[in-house]
Amino acid sequence: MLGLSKKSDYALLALSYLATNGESRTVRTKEIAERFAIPAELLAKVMQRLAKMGWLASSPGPSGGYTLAVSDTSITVGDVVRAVDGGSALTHCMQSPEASGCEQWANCTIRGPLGFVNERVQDVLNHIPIRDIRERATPASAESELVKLVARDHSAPAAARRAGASRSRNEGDTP
Amino acid sequence: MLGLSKKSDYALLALSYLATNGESRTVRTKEIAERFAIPAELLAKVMQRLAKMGWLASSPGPSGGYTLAVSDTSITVGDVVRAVDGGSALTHCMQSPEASGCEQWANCTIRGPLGFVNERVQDVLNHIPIRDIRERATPASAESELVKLVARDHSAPAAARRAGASRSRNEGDTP
DNA sequence: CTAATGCCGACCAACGAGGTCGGAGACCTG
DNA sequence: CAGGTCTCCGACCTCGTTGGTCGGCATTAG
Repeated sequence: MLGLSKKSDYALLALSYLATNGESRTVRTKEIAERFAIPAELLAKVMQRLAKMGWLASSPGPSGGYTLAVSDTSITVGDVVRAVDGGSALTHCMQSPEASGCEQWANCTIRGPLGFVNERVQDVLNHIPIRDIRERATPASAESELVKLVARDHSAPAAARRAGASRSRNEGDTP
Repeated sequence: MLGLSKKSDYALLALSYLATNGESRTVRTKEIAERFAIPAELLAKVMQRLAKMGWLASSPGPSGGYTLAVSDTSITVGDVVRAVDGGSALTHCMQSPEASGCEQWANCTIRGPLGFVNERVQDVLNHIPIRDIRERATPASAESELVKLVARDHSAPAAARRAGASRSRNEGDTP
């Protein structure tokens, strides 16, 4: 349902927490887990993967824990989702075209276009570093600007026509 | 895993097919199913939902089928995903904050920022009408412009620093 | 009337997500 | 120096959602 998993959620949480509190101090998984009231074991697993990616430095034993090993500007939301969730493509075809044995490859007329949509989403995710996550920025001005841009780029009249499209956020979809 | 479901996939397929081939002709579900080699029953279910949304006009009986009831510019990818998949929020908190009983509401420091990321993705999806899906447009110019915009809006140096972020599309993620 | 189509609900199977368990190494304490 | 404890680490398991299927009913063209 086009939502990022809890693992990615936790990863972003932990990363932002480390970026804020763990500048040079080692932070235990338990600390983060208790701070956000999330299952420690699951978060531990997420931390392991983040460490394996080289983004976290781990030190075992008491007074051990994790430290942010890289700059908070060098990892993006897209990177995290891709690492923790294992791929972040919209469709299955786009991750491994031949591996998944997509029969419709020849028939699929929207493969290219949907891939285009995919790239859009990926780009958005790939250009939001975790620093922005912790900085809690929600500038309305930038948002409206992006809307304009996205609408304009290759289908200005179409998007302009519908105008009030985003209103259908939460209608009647939970039976 | 931040991927749209097959149902959404099929919905987009059918919609684009109807927009192209079914201008005023009624198209049977079977025809689309065979065309794209997808399970007819599942697609039928999807079609029903699309019809119930008022986007498709259905006519029963022999020589019956579906017709696109609205302009191909008045429905966006976001609309379809939301209708077929049932909600398209990135996190569970964002769909029904109090319903899902999110304990971390007070603790969650990234709720706002992640919501911001969520809105970004939603905006992208909400401003790509199905017409663009069928037109298979992949203008590189527009893309680069969007990248600039997304990067610039509130964290120019951060995004500028990493620059080559999108290279990590398909690395080593399928063990 | 018959056949073909959409319509609707219930049902089942499988994959993946979410969560849990026991181990191995490292630090601290006595 | 030795034991205990705390940490990371990897494998394991359960459960829910998703994808997919089946049957029966209403409707309409031929």
